[in-house]
Amino acid sequence: MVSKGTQTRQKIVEKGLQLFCLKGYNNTSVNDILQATGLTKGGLYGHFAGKEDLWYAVYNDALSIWRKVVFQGIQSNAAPLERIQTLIENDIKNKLGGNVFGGGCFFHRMLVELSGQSDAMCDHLMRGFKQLADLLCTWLKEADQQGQLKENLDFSEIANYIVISLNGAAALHGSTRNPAILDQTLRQLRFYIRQLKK
Amino acid sequence: MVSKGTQTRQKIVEKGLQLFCLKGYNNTSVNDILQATGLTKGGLYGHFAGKEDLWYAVYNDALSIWRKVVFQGIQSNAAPLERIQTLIENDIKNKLGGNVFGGGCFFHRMLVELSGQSDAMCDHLMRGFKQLADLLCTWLKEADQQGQLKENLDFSEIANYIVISLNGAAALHGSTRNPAILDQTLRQLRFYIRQLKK
DNA sequence: ATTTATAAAACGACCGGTTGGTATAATATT
DNA sequence: AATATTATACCAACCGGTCGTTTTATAAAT
Repeated sequence: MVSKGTQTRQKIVEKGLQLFCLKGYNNTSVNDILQATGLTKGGLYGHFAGKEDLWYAVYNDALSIWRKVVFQGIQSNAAPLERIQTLIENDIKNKLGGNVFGGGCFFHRMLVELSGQSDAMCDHLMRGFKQLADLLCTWLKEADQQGQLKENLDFSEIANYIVISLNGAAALHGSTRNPAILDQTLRQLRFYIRQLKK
Repeated sequence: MVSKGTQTRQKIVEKGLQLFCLKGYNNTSVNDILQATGLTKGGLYGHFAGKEDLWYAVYNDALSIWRKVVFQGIQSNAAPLERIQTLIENDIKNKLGGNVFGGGCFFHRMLVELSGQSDAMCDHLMRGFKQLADLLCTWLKEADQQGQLKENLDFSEIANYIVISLNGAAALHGSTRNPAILDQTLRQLRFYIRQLKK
């Protein structure tokens, strides 16, 4: 049985994730979170040492949600380029478009807002993006070993560029809430990846 | 002769632009700007009605800087695709890499941070991005009329995607300050545009 | 099943400090 | 002297965070 404390802690994290995505970190006050959860100061600070501590908990929650969403329907035996396409589609359609974070991409928004404010938090965020790029890079190399790609491609660079494109889409979609941005990015990224093939 | 007041006003705008780029809008206090300019409250509020008012002045300043930087060396008689390549290179190398805004891209950073906080400011920012996309779209159509492009391309979509990529590069470069990100984006965007050709 | 003891959780007043902003006085500039 | 500009002092509101207390949940003893 799950204790009451664990439940409320989870509720705080969920509401925090929503608000951070919707309004940003600095622009979300602890009071905003209190209002959203129905708690009071003392109640919240019994679960977290501070706002920044809460942020790390929110980050972990966002990460596990992201993993669930973005690896959906990806079989390890599928063709590597197929896996990349599916991951991109999952990221764009399900993460950004699916409103899983309550609007916008938590990771992108936080990365932009917190840069120049907290190196520690930024490092935390960058580690995630690096892991994603590394994974894409591995899959690209796999596709290359199967002889599917053009000659002299820089896999690491391509992987980074995909991550960059996804971040750009997150930026513009986060502000405009225009789903066309996601469709367009997905189509153009598909086109781009097709051009890598022999 | 330029009056003293105009000079200090300009200094406030310049320092404001720097700080907003470096630390973000919410995380930059009016006191930060006072410290950077050597002024006091009264001095600043004689020139601007408030922080938001100052922001609009900073926006205009950033826009005129951006125009100067990004249209460098673009002749109207050059081939349209050539113009696009030069604009992208200017934006990436000179704007993002050239440290013109004191680190990071003002427009991108503000768009992300202010979304969900001020619709008016976001609209202001989005208008600029839309104009850029429209210009790119016009140039693409021009290239198409000259018979240089593949069939059945969606020019508006391609233009948007370029803007999206530039924003993604701004996001990751702004946090990491890694110039490799800019080089990589520039090369991949060049590759992408090359694929549009017949 | 009811009572009792203990621990977990939530409350709400309060803290020092900072926020953006204002009124007024002093000082340059013209 | 008139005006434009800057400094000083101050404001209410809000910020993140602390603290002692009260309430509520949980489990042990009856």
